[in-house]
Amino acid sequence: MSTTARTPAPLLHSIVLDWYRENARDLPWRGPQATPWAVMVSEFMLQQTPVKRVLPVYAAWLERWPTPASLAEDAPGEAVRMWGRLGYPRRALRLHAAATAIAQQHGGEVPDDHAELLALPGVGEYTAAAVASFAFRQRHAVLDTNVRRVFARAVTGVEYPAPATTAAERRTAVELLPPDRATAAEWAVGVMELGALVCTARGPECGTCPLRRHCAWQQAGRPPHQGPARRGQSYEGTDRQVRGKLLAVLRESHGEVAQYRLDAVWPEPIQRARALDGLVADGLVEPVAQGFYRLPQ
DNA sequence: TACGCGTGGGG
DNA sequence: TCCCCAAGCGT
Repeated sequence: MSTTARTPAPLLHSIVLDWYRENARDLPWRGPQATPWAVMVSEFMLQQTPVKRVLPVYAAWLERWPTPASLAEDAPGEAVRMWGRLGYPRRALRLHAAATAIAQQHGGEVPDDHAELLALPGVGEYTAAAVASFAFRQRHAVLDTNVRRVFARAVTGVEYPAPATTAAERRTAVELLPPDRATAAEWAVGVMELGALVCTARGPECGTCPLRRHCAWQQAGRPPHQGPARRGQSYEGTDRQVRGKLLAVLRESHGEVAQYRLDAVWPEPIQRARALDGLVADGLVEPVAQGFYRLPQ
């Protein structure tokens, strides 16, 4: 797609790898002490939640459940409770379900096979590639929002990538993958880190970017995003907000919770009932007898 | 494919 | 203040 002369891939690799070795954050899910399970836990928590908020929950989670089997033995509701305020609590349920599948079908070991990872609950295209790459040092195109933004700018010359991952992006990611496994794995985390620290969505620090002399967006004069504004996430007054308030009450109460305590979180009864029904349908809440509810056991 | 799904921080 | 967005997934 790009028509400008591209920097040779090996040069890009050495630039990003050199930059990463100097600038990588010391995060607990990186490095040799992190087990594949620890990497998987971090990836679930980091889906749409910033690193800073993940750190304390990640530490407490692995302290309590150092293996998939240990989590699988506990109730899913305990996972939801431990998840705390990370948001999108269905991820906690899916992580518990993934741990159960690992315990029952993979001998308690996180699988190193990409297809087997992808088959686990809550593991999609990104997470499967991330775990295979970060935990097992395999060669995969790891396309998260950071990498997609770096490629959009440096390769395609636009400020932001499309809302959803495209075939063209996958092609670019595969073409730029270093040939050997170890280098590919470090490239993947390096490009991600560059997107997280320098090539950010707001206020990119192009002046200090190691790719500034190779970046198509920079060379084009950093043109602003074209086309329709990207749709924001509405929240105020949505079912999502009501679900959050309901679940917060359940999380903070041990045992069963009476209906009236849930009723107190939202004045509008139709929406409140719909939100509660949704939580039950998702398996995040269990109805008990006569108007009592609890986290799933 | 577009949408629903939480929560909080930084510009 | 308000708005944008933060290592996505499942339907």
